[in-house]
Amino acid sequence: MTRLTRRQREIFNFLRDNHHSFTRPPSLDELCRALGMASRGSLYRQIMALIAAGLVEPFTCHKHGGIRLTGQAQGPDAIGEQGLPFIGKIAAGKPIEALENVNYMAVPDVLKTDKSCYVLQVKGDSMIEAGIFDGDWVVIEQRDYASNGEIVVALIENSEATLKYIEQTPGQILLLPANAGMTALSYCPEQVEIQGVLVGQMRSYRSHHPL
Amino acid sequence: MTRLTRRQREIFNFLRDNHHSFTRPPSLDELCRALGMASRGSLYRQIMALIAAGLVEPFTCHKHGGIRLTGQAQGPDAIGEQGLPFIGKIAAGKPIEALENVNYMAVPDVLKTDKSCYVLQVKGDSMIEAGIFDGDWVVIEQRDYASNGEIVVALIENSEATLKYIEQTPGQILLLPANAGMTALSYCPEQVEIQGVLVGQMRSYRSHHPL
DNA sequence: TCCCCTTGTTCTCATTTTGTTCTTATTTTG
DNA sequence: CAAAATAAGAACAAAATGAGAACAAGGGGA
Repeated sequence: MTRLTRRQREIFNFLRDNHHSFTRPPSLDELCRALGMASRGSLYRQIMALIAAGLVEPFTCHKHGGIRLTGQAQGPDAIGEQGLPFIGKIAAGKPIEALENVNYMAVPDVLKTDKSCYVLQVKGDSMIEAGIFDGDWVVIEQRDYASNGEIVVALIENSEATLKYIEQTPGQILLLPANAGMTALSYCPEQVEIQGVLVGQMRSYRSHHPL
Repeated sequence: MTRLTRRQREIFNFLRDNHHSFTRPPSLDELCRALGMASRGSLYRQIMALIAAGLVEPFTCHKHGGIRLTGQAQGPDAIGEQGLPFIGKIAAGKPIEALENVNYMAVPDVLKTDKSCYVLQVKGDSMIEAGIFDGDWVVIEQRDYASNGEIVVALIENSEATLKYIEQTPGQILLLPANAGMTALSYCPEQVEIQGVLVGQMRSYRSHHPL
């Protein structure tokens, strides 16, 4: 593979950085305009050089193909994020039930933060009045502190985990369920370890009505 | 499978982003108007290409056909975007408030189906007892029928859209809110058009400031 | 029943777009 | 200065596209 000329590198960089802003795949005319060139034929020759270098897919369909980067050329931007790790299930009164194989869920950006997040599945109805139902998934930001009123994953006495509203006063931590049938629990700070804070919640209605 | 032509991709994207705003599966004539085309025959040829590519379901019954996307159509394919289109907001009593720029949200597989899906944001509290709050996002499978007990996006009198439980009996359709302060509404089948069925729901707890 | 309208379907024809090639002039580079 | 790189622009063929006519099947209404 012959070495790229300066202009070829320049055009390739432009392609790599801007290919998403064109009506996919861009045509030669379109790129000419974007690059400020007036001649389609000239651009064509440059593109052919990139094809020879293996950076751009050849025009397969002969006509109206458009310009596509080759797999080897795509930057890290093309590699989709793999999502958040789905860790296990959380049920009030038990330790978090970890999965043997962690797998990853795609999660919309609005449901997570820029901090470290993970996903748990909720077991039980202790937060039902907060709109968090049995079987829902929750996105948790990993953190060891919380503000009053936030919903937290708390580890009690190093043994049981739970998802509850938190209210902290000096010397006392209240963990409040959102379920009229359940009672709040009071602990001293040493008994409770905050493991994370709720930042997102998801529910599937699919299983209710299989095809 | 041959590669899509530029215009074919353009038309497909239009379909993918706007299928929610048509009465049922749109007919060729309807799409022509929406796309600014004058010839049904020309559009037909393009759609056939999309069918050949597996992106659109073939016209099944010769009549009453209409254009539907296949499940594969929203795969990471879509050539570029991944995730589901975020279409707009739905508030009981109003038409769906469409966004000018459709954008895409990564959505976990469990919250969607292999059919054509899209995302709406809920405005209002009519489904609050079903755990769907103001500001939540819902994943909707595009479909023009539903089973009793499902939560549907229904278009009433061709003007207002709403998200409600549905109960269908011969000659009557009930749309039930999940809010003790609201009353169920009864319609004849001709007044109600089902546009989709709820398959997933999402909520963000991040401090309520948009981007 | 008949009539009219809509729907998908098929074809033809003219126009536009796109890749492709070549010649020529200009700029860059060693 | 000479060679290479680059750009402009003309010209061309094939592909893509759109318009429009025409047709058959079905639905709905009078």
